[in-house]
Amino acid sequence: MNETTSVKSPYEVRILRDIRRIIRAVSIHSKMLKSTQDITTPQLVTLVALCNEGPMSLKALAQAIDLSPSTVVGIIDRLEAKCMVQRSRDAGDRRQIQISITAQGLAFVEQSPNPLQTRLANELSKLPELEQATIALSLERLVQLFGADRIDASAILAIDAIDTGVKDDHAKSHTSPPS
Amino acid sequence: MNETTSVKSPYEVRILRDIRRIIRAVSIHSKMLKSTQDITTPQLVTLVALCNEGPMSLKALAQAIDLSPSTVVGIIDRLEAKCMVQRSRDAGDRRQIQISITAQGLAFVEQSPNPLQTRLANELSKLPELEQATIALSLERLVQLFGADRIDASAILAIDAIDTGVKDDHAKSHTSPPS
DNA sequence: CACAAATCATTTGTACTCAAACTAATTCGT
DNA sequence: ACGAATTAGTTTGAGTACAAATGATTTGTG
Repeated sequence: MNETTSVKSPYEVRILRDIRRIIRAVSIHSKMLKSTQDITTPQLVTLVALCNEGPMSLKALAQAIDLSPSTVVGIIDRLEAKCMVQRSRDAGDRRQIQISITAQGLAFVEQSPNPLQTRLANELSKLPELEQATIALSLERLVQLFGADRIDASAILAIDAIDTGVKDDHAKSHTSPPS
Repeated sequence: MNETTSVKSPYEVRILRDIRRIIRAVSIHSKMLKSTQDITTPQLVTLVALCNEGPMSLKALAQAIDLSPSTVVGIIDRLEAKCMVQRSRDAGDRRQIQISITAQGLAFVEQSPNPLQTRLANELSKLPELEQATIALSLERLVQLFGADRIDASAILAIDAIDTGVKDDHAKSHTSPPS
């Protein structure tokens, strides 16, 4: 219709608009997931993290999936109501809650194709490898720009430990060092 | 299940994680903005759109800022409470309401440095022009990839719109604790 | 040992986001 | 002209997200 989007805009305007669109698309994905499988993206991300990393405390889980603890409480509440995860107090330190995936949750993750990731991987695989890398690097550059002044180094390092895909379990344990 | 994630090509995992991080960074920015200027990013985006495009209907506004109408209602409610925008019924078609920015809102936008955009623009300008373009194109490619899903989503949702609709009348107040 | 400080999970409060249901006003069909 | 589809805005309900305050529990210090 009009050329609002085709006008040469400053890059920052385009980028901000794109980010809003991506956020919206992810949200729509989440809704789709919910309507087809009765689960949302953050919930599935949480399940997958528990499946890959094993039981852990809420704080560790929050760091693993890069959300704040108060957000994760609600996600765990809903997953627990669906009998996909389980809370249990740590015997040693009774402040901590160990969150573990149930057999039911495990079965769900293993048989579920994780549509978002599958679809994204599918679409991505059609692009040249170089372009895939370019997209990833661009996003990471953007994260850098956004987070330059506020996200502290420890958070970034914690994320990076997960990032490498290497399961650095010993390094990850810096979240609850045995003093 | 131990090394399932470490073997896989990590691009889609990296990208999904980056998107979550960007969402979080934007959210953190929004919180910063709120604490320093008592306004949030979506509210500011709305004000800027009204400032640039002039008064318009809610639906047009929702399309302009790429959000759903029901989301925009709440944003306008809060901006109106702050006397930054104004609702007025269209004389010709009384279904529509014209949303216009007030003098107060205009003053706010003009004197406000818009930290998010300024900062992003500032950081972006330090990068080579080519890299700026690369980032914008990468995001737009990603929007495209997600957009392919959106078609699927709407189809599925259209079918599902018949709704299994179990509308359990949960407590109206979300603040009801299970004691 | 007792009291303070730190830590962990949760609750509270606000805001954002969407779909679906609802209300009001317009337009179209017969 | 009167009711049916359509359109615009709002409301409702569920989920996500965060900071700040709160409640338990552990640890550190005198």
